[in-house]
Amino acid sequence: MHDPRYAALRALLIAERERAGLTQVDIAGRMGKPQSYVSKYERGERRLDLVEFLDVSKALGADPLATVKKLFERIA
Amino acid sequence: MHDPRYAALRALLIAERERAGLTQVDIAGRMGKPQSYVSKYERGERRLDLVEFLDVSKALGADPLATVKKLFERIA
DNA sequence: GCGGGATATCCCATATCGGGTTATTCTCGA
DNA sequence: TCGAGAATAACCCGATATGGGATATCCCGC
Repeated sequence: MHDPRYAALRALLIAERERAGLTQVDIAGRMGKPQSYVSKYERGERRLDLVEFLDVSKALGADPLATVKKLFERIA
Repeated sequence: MHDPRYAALRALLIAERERAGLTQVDIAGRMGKPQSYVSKYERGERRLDLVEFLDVSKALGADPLATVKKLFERIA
């Protein structure tokens, strides 16, 4: 988890949320999760598996595949 | 974890490995992990986050993005 | 400063992980 | 059909991570 690639992933998720003009509470609400859930994965206190990542991307209003592509281009 | 999408993910990873003609021991070796690691994620006893998925895809000799695309087409 | 909204922290019972070891199951040649 | 190996599953169990409600902080505009 101290693998620098996780930092890139978090940065991307945070950037996507801000670009969408949404708060952690907004995203949490859309996913039926507490705000601490969003806070945690954005700060790397918790990981997201592939399925969760898909759900988060959707909640962010982003294109999941395009988001993954962006990430892989940065860390692959 | 009883979300059916996880089953689709596992099926895909197993199919990719078999298509590549590799064993769990082969993949585990390439990743510097024990065979039980591969056995676990293939049976859903353990989840893979995005970074781990990337590493697994590479070990499988598959194109990570293409693999994600295939998965999202099936479960998104 | 003050009121709120936004985000970070806490707590802690429960669930998951790591990985070496062992048990099962599968494959196939003789 | 039998047995040797290969391949995969299951086990153990201490170490870590997770869930989420509650609370504390931080950050602004006014």
